[in-house]
Amino acid sequence: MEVNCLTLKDLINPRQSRLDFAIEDGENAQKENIFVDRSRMAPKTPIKNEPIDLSKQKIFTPERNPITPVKLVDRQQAEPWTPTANLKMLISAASPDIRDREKKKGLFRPIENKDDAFTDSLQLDVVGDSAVDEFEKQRPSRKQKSLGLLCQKFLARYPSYPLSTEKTTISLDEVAVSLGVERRRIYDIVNVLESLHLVSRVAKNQYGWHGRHSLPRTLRSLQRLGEEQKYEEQMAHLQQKELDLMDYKLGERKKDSSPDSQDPQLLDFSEPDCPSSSANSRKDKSLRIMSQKFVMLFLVSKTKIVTLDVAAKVLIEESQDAPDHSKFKTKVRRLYDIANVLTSLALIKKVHVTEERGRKPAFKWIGPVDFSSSDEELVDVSASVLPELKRETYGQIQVCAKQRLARHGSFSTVQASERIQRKVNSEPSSPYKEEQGSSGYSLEIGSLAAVYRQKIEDSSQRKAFASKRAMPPSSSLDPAAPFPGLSVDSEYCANPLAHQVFSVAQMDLQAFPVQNSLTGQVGVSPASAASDVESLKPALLASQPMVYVPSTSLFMLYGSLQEGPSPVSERDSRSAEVSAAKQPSTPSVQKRLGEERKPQEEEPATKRQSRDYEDSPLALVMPKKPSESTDVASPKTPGNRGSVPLEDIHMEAQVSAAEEASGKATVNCFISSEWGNPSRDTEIEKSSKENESTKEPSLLQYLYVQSPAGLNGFNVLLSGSQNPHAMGPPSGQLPSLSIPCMVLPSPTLGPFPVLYSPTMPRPLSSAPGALPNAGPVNFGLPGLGSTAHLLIGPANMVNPKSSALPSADPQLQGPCSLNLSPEMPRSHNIIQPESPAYAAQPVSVVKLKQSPVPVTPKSIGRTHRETFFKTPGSLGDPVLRRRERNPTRNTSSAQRRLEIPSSEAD
DNA sequence: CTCTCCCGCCACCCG
DNA sequence: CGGGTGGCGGGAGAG
Repeated sequence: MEVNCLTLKDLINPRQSRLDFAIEDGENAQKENIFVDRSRMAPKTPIKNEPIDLSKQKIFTPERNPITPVKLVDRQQAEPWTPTANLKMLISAASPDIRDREKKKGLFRPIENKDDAFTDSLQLDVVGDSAVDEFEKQRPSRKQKSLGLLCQKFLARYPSYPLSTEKTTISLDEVAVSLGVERRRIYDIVNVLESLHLVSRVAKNQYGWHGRHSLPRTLRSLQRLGEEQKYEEQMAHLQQKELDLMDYKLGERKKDSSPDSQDPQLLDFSEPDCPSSSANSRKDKSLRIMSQKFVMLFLVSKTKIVTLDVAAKVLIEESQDAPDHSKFKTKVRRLYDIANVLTSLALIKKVHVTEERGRKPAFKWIGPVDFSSSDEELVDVSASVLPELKRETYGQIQVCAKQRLARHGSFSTVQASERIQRKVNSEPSSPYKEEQGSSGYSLEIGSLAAVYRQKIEDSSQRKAFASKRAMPPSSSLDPAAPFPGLSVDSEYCANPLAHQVFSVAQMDLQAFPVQNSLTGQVGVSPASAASDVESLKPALLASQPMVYVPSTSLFMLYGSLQEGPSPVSERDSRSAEVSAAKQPSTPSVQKRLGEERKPQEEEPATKRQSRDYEDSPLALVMPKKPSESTDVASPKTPGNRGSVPLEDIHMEAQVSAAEEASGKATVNCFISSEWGNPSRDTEIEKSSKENESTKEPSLLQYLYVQSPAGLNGFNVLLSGSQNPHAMGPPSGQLPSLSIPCMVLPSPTLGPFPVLYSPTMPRPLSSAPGALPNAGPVNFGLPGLGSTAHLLIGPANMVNPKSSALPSADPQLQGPCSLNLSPEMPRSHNIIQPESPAYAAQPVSVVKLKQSPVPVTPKSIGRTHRETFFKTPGSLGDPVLRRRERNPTRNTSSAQRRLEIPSSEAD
């Protein structure tokens, strides 16, 4: 499955494919869809998209059309046939078929075949097999079509933190086509994003992409407004009352501030880049306003959990609409739309609040909570970066936020830190109620952030950050270095990485939420949370009792602390640093390995440069190397890779590395599946680690992968150990390090490791040597049981051929991600029945577990080192290889083409 | 059944 | 007036 998915996506659009992957993963985060999606998503998604596109474009050829689902056909239009188009068409058509077959067969190979078939005989496949079935299958899923998924894809296209100087324009048409959806859908996404100032309208059909730089500011502003409007009170009243749809009595509560109008204003002020935004348009932008209000509700809420009914009521009241059921219903629909987008942004996740009446759908805020504290710097930075921004505004905001915090009695950093530790040490599974949990959760996060922050400050890194940040991240990725510190507040810490690749990674970073999400989940839904937590623990520390792994940083800490014994003795000395480093590392990771160096230490920009691109994808992964981890940064050069395991890992993960594949060190990452089965995971991981680690058990590292926005909280801990055997010469350098990695998978992450950058290939190549170790990475999913391991090896690595062309890379990447995602679906079920959202994130991991991937467990992975990706489904390898082999031939070329057009837009 | 929420009709604007 | 926008709600997939 996975493979197919990858393939398809790849074919379609390298970038997109990448994105899709990530997105898919991310989708998990979203509701139900997420789960479902993954399983199907990978395959379907591509298909869908393409078909859709085709229809729109009309590129479709009659021949293929038959294959494709009806809809597609129907819509097909008349686009001129271009090879690319054809490829897309084929792919889309074929992919489903392939999938179906695979399913039927249950083998991965089918997938491979698919690829091949795809390339060569897509049509044949279609024709041969029950095309009909395939078609039908292909179509499916609404989930695939979900706005959340779509949004993730959309987001994947752009860097979370674009350089200030860069301005990316978004062509709605282009996006719609590339994503294979109707423009109308894009409007929904863009409107919500606009409400948060992630984009602004520039002109007809054109939006400017701002990224998340100003998000903190925007959130602060919204928070302030929400406070002004006393949303909290309103919500409280509503809740108290009963949120009956019909009861809208709130009028009272709503209170004074009713200023709907203001909301729009909010948007305006924050808009840095695009002035036009405010002007936008017409109407009200109701969706925009609703979105802002919705966000305000979260920001104002102490629990950070908002039930849809309450939100709908509040909105209705404000709008002064006559409260009627139909309206309520409509509002709820819109809220879902908004929530999907916000979920994709990893700002919220779905939870269920159990009230007297029963369970209610709700969303929990997993985004940054405490902007005020950390913001100052950020703000400044943003200001510097975005001149347009009005400092005044945020100055006020900050004040407000601070006040607000004070009011709420936010924990002091110390407290927070203490708390966190306590939790860690103590019990993860405290039975939090949703609300409680949530509140606690958020606090934790904040505390963590604070802690990190402090550390950072101590190190003075912060300043560096600030300065850097302040600086336009111009070209250098430098910021990356600083970022680590930022990690705490991660979001803001934008990575200046402008790379598209990064975009994904960045998203992940942003995933900051991931942590939150994790935690949040815990807090939020007991069941889900608990499961999650448990799963996580094992994953993180086999034996260790990790409770909540709120943030990557935490993970890092954890690792250091607990791991200390085993892995770190060496590190210990550094441990101190580690703690500090952790943060950095995490962030850095996010950013990307290379840069990683400690922010403080160095920052040789140079390093970053080369790696950045590549790393970006990797950014997701955070290795916690013992010594190295700390130092990771230092050895930035690719060549040094050895020195920098992290990078390697990243590299591998990225698959991009694949190109470089030459390297071989395979890194085995066990995905602690987390959510799924904790116990197993731990064991497995351990075992795996040991196995692999045998090399160097002492050096346990955790790779922390932040989940992409889409993933939301989904973090995967990969305990990755590098396999000696796998390791190539270069790896040799690193080899010594066995790194147990905790991967916090996020949708995006999934992809990352695998393939990261279609675009980046070269850079990678440059680093190839360094990357070598990047051999295939196995991800063992403990939860899954034996679980197949996912090898995220760079296909490249596996196959020298892979070196293959860039085209191949993209594909590879695609597959990788795909693999993950596909698996997800199944697993998700197991893992988290309750919280869809939550599940979604973790899903990928979970799936892996379950996924009956034939792939052997870790052992296999090693053996195969080749790059398999064996995701649960074990798709990877074959596919990748194929791709590599015939990259050109197949889709790769096509994909690329596609990519260019679509993604390139940037 | 309920929860989600896709889909796309069709009204609003803007140029 | 045509086209970009996007409100809106029917209706269906998923659970």
